[in-house]
Amino acid sequence: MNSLAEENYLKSLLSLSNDKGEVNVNDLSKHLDIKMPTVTSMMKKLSSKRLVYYESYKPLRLTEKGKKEAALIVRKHRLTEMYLVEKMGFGWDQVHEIAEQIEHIQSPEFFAKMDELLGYPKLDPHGSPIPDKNGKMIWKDYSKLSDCKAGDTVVLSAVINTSAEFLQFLNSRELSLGLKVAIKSVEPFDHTMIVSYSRRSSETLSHKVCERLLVEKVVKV
Amino acid sequence: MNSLAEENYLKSLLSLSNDKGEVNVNDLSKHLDIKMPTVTSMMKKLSSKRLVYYESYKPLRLTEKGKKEAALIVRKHRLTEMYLVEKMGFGWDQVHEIAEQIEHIQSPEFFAKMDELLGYPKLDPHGSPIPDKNGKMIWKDYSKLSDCKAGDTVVLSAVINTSAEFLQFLNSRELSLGLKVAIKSVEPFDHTMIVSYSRRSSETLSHKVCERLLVEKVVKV
DNA sequence: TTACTAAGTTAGATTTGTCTAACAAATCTG
DNA sequence: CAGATTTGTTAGACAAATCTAACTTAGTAA
Repeated sequence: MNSLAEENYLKSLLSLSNDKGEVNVNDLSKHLDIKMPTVTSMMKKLSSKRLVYYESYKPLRLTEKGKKEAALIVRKHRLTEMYLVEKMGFGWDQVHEIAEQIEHIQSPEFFAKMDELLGYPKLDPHGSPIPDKNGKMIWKDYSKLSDCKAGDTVVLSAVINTSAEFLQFLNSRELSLGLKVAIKSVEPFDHTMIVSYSRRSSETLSHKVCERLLVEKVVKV
Repeated sequence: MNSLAEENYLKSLLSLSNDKGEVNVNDLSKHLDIKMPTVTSMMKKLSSKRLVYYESYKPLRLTEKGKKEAALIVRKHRLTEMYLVEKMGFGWDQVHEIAEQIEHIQSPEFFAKMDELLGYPKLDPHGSPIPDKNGKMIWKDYSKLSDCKAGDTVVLSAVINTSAEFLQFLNSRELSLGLKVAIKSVEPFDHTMIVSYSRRSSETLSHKVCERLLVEKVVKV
């Protein structure tokens, strides 16, 4: 069994992996707020447990085993978030911190029960896919809102950042998943977007916000 | 904030306290399955945090602060057990291990929500009182079934041991809380009891079992 | 291409919570 | 009450996870 610290490294490695599955020690160090030498020594440990491929001065990569174990922790995290929102009445901006702790609970029965009570959900409250019991996770091919252009109409499908501040900002603008959003214009200078949705005919969203919103483009008929 | 290890010591100290509030290092050591020298050193640490009164070679005692912090962990444990049984459909024999982990979650909102969804319960699924938010816990004055005599009729009100084996034994005999039980006879040699309840007219319960069952005596009218 | 900077590693210290071995105090028992 | 047993403490070691300081390698830029 992996320690709590090991689980956190695995989870960060998974979430920081680029398209090649590579992660830098420095990025991992910053993400976990743990100094680089500590990260290096933990990587040697995880390497000896066959969870990470580690070679001096080369980028880190999770092994298949490492990927699976990391995805199963993410599964517990996202099932918990869904449970907290759907069954306990928490807001989507309140669940991350709690799930961050509950994801480390060792009890297959507990998470199986959540899964069952939720009706085997595929997505968490932030639109992220819940990995299956084998650690398989499939992201739909969403676009970033920031990559869309004026005139596009899109459906808000997932958020990349799950911090309370960001989600509370979305709440304050009545932005929620499933919402149809029309892009009225894009400011060339700073990529700020003017969009309309629901009864709001002209909302301004900064590039930083748009980069964190994943959308599905509405097909023109 | 107290560490996980510290929380476990506090909880054990509370549950092992005798009528004088005293606990032996040896008993604590056995209860936690941690060697005595380790316990001694942790007691010095808890003493410096004003959670325990510690003097060499004297019995241990929780301070008021220690009692309160311990009771608040017990509160989280018992609320969790109640939630698992009432809201998630677990059996009373399945919840101890899970609650043992969830009791360490740091999130007042999470436990407040459980409490609310449960309607502010006073007892857990094993009949033990749930301490209030100030750490106040009141045990009704139950008797041990083993202290009752032939001819008594009692209501099964709480179980002292919450291990899966014991509770599964009770399940196998259809013994559950609230059940009215009549004591037919008590074997003088080993204090084995012959009791009747429900449709079972003659069940034999060992002294060891009877010692772990708390009952309310039915007043004769 | 050399020198600077950023990234990564090594070495060694620290904290927490654990252990064993040896010693000391308290308690039981004949 | 004196020896034996049990209980408790001291001393010192160890593993896990962290840190800082110093060094090395890789990448960048003049």
